[in-house]
Amino acid sequence: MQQKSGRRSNRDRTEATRADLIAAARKLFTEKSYAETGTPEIVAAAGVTRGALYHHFADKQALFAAVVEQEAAVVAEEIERASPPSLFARDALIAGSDAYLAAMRAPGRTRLLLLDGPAVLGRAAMDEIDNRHGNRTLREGLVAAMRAQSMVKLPVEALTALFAAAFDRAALAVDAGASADDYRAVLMALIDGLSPVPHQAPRPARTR
Amino acid sequence: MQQKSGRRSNRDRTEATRADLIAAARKLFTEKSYAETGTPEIVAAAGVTRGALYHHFADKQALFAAVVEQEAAVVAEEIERASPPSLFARDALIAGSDAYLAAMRAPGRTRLLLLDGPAVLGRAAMDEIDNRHGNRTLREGLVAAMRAQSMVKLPVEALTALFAAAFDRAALAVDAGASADDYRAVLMALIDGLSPVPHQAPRPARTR
DNA sequence: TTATTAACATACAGGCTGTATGTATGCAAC
DNA sequence: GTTGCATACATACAGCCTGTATGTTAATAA
Repeated sequence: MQQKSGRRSNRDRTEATRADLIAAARKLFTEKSYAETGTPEIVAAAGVTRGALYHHFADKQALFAAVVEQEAAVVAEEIERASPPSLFARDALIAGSDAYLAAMRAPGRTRLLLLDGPAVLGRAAMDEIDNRHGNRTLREGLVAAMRAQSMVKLPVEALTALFAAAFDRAALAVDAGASADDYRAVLMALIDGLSPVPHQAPRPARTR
Repeated sequence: MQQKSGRRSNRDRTEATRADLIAAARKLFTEKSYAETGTPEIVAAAGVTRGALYHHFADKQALFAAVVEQEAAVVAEEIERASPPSLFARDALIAGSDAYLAAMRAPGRTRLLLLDGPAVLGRAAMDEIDNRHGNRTLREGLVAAMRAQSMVKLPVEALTALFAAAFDRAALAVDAGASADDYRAVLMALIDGLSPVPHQAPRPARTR
């Protein structure tokens, strides 16, 4: 057994260093913004030098992309864990949206994923990341709802993107201090609005 | 009459220089991104020096804010010009959304207003700007629709924000090459989804 | 064992931002 | 109209940051 500073395989070293860099960067990128965080600060927090950073990542943007990727995965995981697959597509959709809003309350997460992410990496790259993680569940939920006849048929890509956009903005607003209830109510109204016949199943009287 | 290089009043000089800087910055910010555009490049394009820039603007961000402000005003103006006030709230809403999508096809506008803007100035600042220009019309349209009983009652702020978010994402997607028809169809479905179905009892909805 | 490559650390070269300083011109008071 | 101050800049400077080039040590393949 080799000690911390003993001899380690190259693969272990790489893995550990990359993880340290991503963790340090994640912390700083969520505390401050991408632009306000310098690489000297990141490597200091990670306990390495800029040489290590530029050995493992092409540039600052690539490190940022890795952080975003990881964070998106964490969010997706939190959603899947928090929202058990419901029998009714509509309920699953709502549970998922609640879970998303809850997950996005982690400090700095909205800025990282919803502001800096799109600006630094571009919408296309963010779409690609989102589709690989969180949005996948959303799209599947929407498709399921459409198949179950509980939602009118619409272009899937566009529908997913616009719902995702609404969820994102809601997360931003709630994070900024807006009423979560208000945004939740509108989101539910948007979902229910797409149900083909009048209005979905008897809604459990929300009237307190 | 004094010539271009003759003696001009200070107020005229200030006005002209500020306008030149904003125009040059707008051009570069739409061609490239905020981060990729340096102040040396901007002042060169404007025909002044960095001294002038920092005399008139606190920093690069302040100049960017001025550009965004102006561009948002232009978009709002294009919308109002293109969408005649319709008798029916729903039609006005759709006309406005079409006008918005059309206006946002101007090169670089989506990145300026929808990506760099929020990232550089923050969502709160962008909301403030939007509410002063484009979103105002949207909110009024929604309120009118709700008043006309052609839309269920929902919290106005949240409703406006989420619709704006959907429009924004649609503009981004269309600008990126997605099918405008698809996004238009979903947007219309979302709008129509909120209209209380004729033969449907008015649902108890809380206002604000 | 030796050769090669990976994993860094260190040193360096621009470029950019914001500020400090200098200068000429408009403008207001006398 | 001259004097004095403020405005509108231009120029010069300091600090930081990014990306690259180079050097060194340790792992791994031959």
